[in-house]
Amino acid sequence: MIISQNAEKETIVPYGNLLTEEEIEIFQKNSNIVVYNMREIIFRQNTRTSHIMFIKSGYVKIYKEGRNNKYIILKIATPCEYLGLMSIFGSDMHQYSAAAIDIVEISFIDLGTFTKLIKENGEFALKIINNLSTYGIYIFDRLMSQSHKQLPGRIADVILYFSETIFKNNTFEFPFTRRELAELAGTTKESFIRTLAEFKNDKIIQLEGSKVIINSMKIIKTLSNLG
Amino acid sequence: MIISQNAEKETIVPYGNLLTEEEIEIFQKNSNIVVYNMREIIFRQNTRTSHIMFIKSGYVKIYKEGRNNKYIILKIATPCEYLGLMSIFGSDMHQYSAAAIDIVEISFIDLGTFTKLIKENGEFALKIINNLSTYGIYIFDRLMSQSHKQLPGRIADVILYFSETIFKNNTFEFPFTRRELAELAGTTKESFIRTLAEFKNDKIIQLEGSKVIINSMKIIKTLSNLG
DNA sequence: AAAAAATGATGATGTACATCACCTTTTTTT
DNA sequence: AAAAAAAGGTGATGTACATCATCATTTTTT
Repeated sequence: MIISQNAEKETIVPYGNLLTEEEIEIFQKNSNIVVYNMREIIFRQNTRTSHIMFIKSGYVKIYKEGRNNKYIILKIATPCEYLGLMSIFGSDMHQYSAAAIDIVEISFIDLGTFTKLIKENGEFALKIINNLSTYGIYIFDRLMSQSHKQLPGRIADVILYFSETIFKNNTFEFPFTRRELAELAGTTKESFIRTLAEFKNDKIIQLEGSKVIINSMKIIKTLSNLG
Repeated sequence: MIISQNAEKETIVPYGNLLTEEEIEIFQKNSNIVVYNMREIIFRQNTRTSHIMFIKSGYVKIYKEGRNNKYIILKIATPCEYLGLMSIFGSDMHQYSAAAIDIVEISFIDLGTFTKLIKENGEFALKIINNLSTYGIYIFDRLMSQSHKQLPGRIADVILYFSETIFKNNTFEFPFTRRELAELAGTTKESFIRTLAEFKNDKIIQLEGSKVIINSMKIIKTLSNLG
C-alpha cells in the first residue's frame, strides 16, 4: 500500500459536476489517495468504518465472509464508485470486505466532509440515494437468483455479469479463479468447473483458461431467464 | 381500498422532528391516505413507480415474484416505514410487490414534494440514506443466509425475525401461512412444516397452529449462528 | 532452484431438500 | 348450506449439488 503525497494535486472528484468549485476544493483538501497492489485487502468485514472511499482506478472485489472459509462475492466495484457507503450509513462496522483485483487507487474522504456535502448539496444527496438504491436492487436480484435458479442459470448470470456489466464485450477474461467464480455464482469450485465445461462442450462458449468467447448470447440469456 | 377525504387533518408526518413547521405543512398538503384491507395488494412488482408511500398503521408484506408461482418474502414493513424508496430512486419500476397483512393505512406522498424535501433538508436526506443502507445490509444478510445456511438455520432465522424484529416477544403468532413462512425461509411449504415439527418435537419451541412460544432461545440462536 | 501451496480438473459417493402424491381440515366462494 | 379452493400435514421417491478423493499443473514462497 502506497500513500500518495500529493493528493491535493488530483483533479478527479466524484460527481464533480454536481458540486461547486468551492465544494470540489473542500473535497480535495480532505481526501488522500492510497494505492493498493493486486490482492491487497482494502478493508475487512467487521472492522470499524471511518472514511468514505472512492475508486479512482482499478477493479475491487466486494465480498462477504462467512463461517468455515465460506465467501460470497457480492460484486466487482469499478472506477468512480464509492466503497463502503452502505456500511457507513447503515452500521458502524463494515458489512463486507474489499480487495484489490488489480492495482487500485483509492481516494479516502473524511466522513465529516462527506456528510456535510450531503447535507448542503441536495443534488449530491440524491445521487448518493440513487447509488444506494441501485445497489440494493442488484442484491435483491442476486437473492432471487440464488433462491430460485439452478446452476446453469446462475453460471449464465455470472457470464452475463462480466460480459454486459463489467467488460461490455462478448469476449473477455475472467479476472477471478474458479473458486472465486464459484463464490460469485453461489456454488462450489467443482460444480462451477463442471457446468462451465458443459457450456463449452455444448459450444455455447469457447473457453481457454480464463479466456471466454460467447458463441451464443441467445442461449446464455435463455439459460439465465429460465433459471 | 378506501381513500380518506381529510388527509389535511392528519398530523403524523414521517421524521417530522427533522422538518420545519413549513415543511410539515407542505408534506401534509401533498399527501393523501389510503386504507387497505387484509391481503389487498398495495403495489405490484414491475409497475411504474409514482408516489412515495409511508405506512401509518398496519403490517405490510414485501415480496418478490419469480417465474412459475415462486415468491420470496423480503420482509415485513411496519408502521412509520417508507415503501418503495429503493425502487423509486433506483429504477422507474417497482422491484417488488407489497400487500397488506392486516388493515393498513398508507400515506401517499407526491414524489416531487418528497424529492424537494431531500434536496432542501440535509438531515432528512441523511435519514433516508440511513434507511436505504439498513435495508441493504439486511438483504446482504438474507443472501448470506440463503447461500450458506441449511434449513434448520434458516427456520431459526425466521423465528428470530418474528420474535426479535417484529414482535419483540418470545411468544407470538405467525401472521403468515406455512407457504408464506417457507417463502420467507427460502424453502418449500413441506420442508418448512417438517423442520418446524422437529423444533417442536425437540421441545425447542411450543407450537399450536400459528402460536409459537420459544422455549430455548439459546438453541434457536445457536441454530441460527451455526447455520 | 527447491519446496510448499494453490489452482484446475475429473470421477465416485452421499445427502439435504425438493417434488410428488395423498389426505384432512379450514377457509373462501357461490 | 353446498361446493370449491386453499391450507396443514405426512410418507415415499428423486435429484441437483455438495463433498470427498485424487492428481496434474501452475503459482507462490522460501
